[in-house]
Amino acid sequence: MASATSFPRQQPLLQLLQQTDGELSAQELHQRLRATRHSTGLATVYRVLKQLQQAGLVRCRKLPSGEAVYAPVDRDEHHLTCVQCGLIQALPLCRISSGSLGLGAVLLQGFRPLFHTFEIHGLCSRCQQHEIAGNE
Amino acid sequence: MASATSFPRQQPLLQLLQQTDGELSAQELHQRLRATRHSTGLATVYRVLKQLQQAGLVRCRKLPSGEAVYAPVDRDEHHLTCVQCGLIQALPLCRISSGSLGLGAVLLQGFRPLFHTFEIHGLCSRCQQHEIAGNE
DNA sequence: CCCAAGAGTGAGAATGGTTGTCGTTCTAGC
DNA sequence: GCTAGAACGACAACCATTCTCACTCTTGGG
Repeated sequence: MASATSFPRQQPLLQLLQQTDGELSAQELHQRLRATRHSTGLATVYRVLKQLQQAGLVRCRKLPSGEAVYAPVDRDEHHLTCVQCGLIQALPLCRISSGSLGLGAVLLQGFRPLFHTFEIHGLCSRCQQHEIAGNE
Repeated sequence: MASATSFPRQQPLLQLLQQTDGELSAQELHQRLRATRHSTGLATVYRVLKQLQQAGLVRCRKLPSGEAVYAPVDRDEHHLTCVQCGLIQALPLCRISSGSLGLGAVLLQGFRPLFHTFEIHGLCSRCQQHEIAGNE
């Protein structure tokens, strides 16, 4: 029978994420695994990412472009995203814990949190300047 | 020349969002506008949504399914999302202000925030039960 | 050792939200 | 009315993701 250890693709993929600075999309993971001896089909990359996410090992967020990027859960990094040009800046110093938000068991109602995403959307300084220039 | 008021589609779309409880996807907005006298092409719905977002009037977030949903910026609602079944519960009581997170001008570095998204991903109570049942 | 059953996998097709294209319509200024 | 430029709509194109299905690999029993 298939036990919890019968997913031989999980380990290499997780390691790759841990070794990489920043977030990787499924497509990028697929490309990079290809270059190693752990080459994996794209469908399986998506399958394994879902498993890892449900296991609470990997976090995921959607870029405005529509693609999803993944990182280990313990990396608690958030971002500024420009709604005009799509520029993304990291907010490395910002840490939120579910506890600090006053989210007690009452509010969560049986929901077991695995990870959170926090993103600020706005205009980067460059786009603000263009905006001013455009209006004059 | 085109002034700021030369976007006659903005007003009906914004009103529709304000009148609606919850978030609407671009496709839903397109459908609903169709039923009114403000029928609008799908491409224009997307164009106007981008304008409203850049103007700081509308917020946007991506569902795990990949579709984007929109709401007025002043509606500061956040969500619990189940990574297994996709169930979404609102967290109506949770309010975050950029100020309360200690995000001063230093961290923002010229970035002008328009809105933020905060989502908690995890397992809903039903999927937790299924998980336990499945492992035995 | 061989066989059968079930899970895992990969290649490619299918899906579907979003964006791009391009000809048409509308508006403002003359 | 006429023209230029912006806005618009229908439809095609795009692309990340999911689905399908045949194949392989592992495991356990005979």
